[in-house]
Amino acid sequence: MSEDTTAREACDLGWSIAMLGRRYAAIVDPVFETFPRGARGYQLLHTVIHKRIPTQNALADYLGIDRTVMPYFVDDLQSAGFVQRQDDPRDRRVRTVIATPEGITRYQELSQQVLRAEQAFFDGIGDEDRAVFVHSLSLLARLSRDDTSSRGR
Amino acid sequence: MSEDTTAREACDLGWSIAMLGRRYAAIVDPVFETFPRGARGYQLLHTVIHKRIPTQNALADYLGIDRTVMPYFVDDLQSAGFVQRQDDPRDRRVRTVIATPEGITRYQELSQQVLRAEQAFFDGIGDEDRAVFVHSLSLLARLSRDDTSSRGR
DNA sequence: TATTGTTATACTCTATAACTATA
DNA sequence: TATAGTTATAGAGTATAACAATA
Repeated sequence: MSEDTTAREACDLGWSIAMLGRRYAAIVDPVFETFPRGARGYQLLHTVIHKRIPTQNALADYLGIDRTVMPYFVDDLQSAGFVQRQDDPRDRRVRTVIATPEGITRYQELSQQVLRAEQAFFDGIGDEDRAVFVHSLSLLARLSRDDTSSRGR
Repeated sequence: MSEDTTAREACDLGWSIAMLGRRYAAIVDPVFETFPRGARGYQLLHTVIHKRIPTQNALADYLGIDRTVMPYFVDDLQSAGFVQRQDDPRDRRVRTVIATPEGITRYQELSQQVLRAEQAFFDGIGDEDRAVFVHSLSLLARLSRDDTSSRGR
């Protein structure tokens, strides 16, 4: 086996990952055109609906955005009527972000459009390859939580 | 986990892709700490070594960076002695970016470190799943070219 | 007129520092 | 002292507009 081939694959992986993200955004982002904070705002709404993450800091960590920009996201989604802050009686510093019924309805509409857009995104590879890809992708993405904390250097 | 997953998977895919990119950057980017323009600069060097892309505009398009920032990339890599601009006698507007011997040497050093870092990135999934994943990833990433530009290859 | 390369400018997104109120 | 939330500011990265040289 030649070293040249392996070395070539090294950077193509970085390029492929960057391209994948750009292509996904190019196809799916139009769905979020009228939604506050675009794709990130939608992901925030998705998260507060499906996961139970009590604090805004933990939410920011999960979504990979800085703690200091989280208030702006919550403000915008709250102004639009999709989420609201809920005081935690057990810890009065905490304001848990929860979705409003309006937010849930809007989310359900958007998620349908996202699904359609994602079918276009996967147009070009077979259903079986797609399933295997999504499985490995999900696995590799979820590793990051364990990685960033323990496997630093 | 198998019932109501259609709507849920919709956003998790976007989250997973974003997370994948962040995790890859977190693990691999330290390699490029001392390299001009970091990972993007390395990808530029990789591209001019392995592909023959004549114009800086086409290079910018391939790397997914704006054409107006390309001169800064080339300037920095040229100052470091890794690339140089080569006049094209057939079209005197064009200055093709080519790697210097110094640049090729530096690239070979870096690509070895990238390979090691990428092994850590894939630590957690099997070799077979990795191969399938990289294949589909590469395929999906390359689709974008056919999408944005009308000509197929 | 269109394109290549380039520069200057403006804009967006993100990170840094500091403050408050709670624990 | 440490943490949750917030705000203001500075920085990095990106896009917009315009230019000279060439096709």
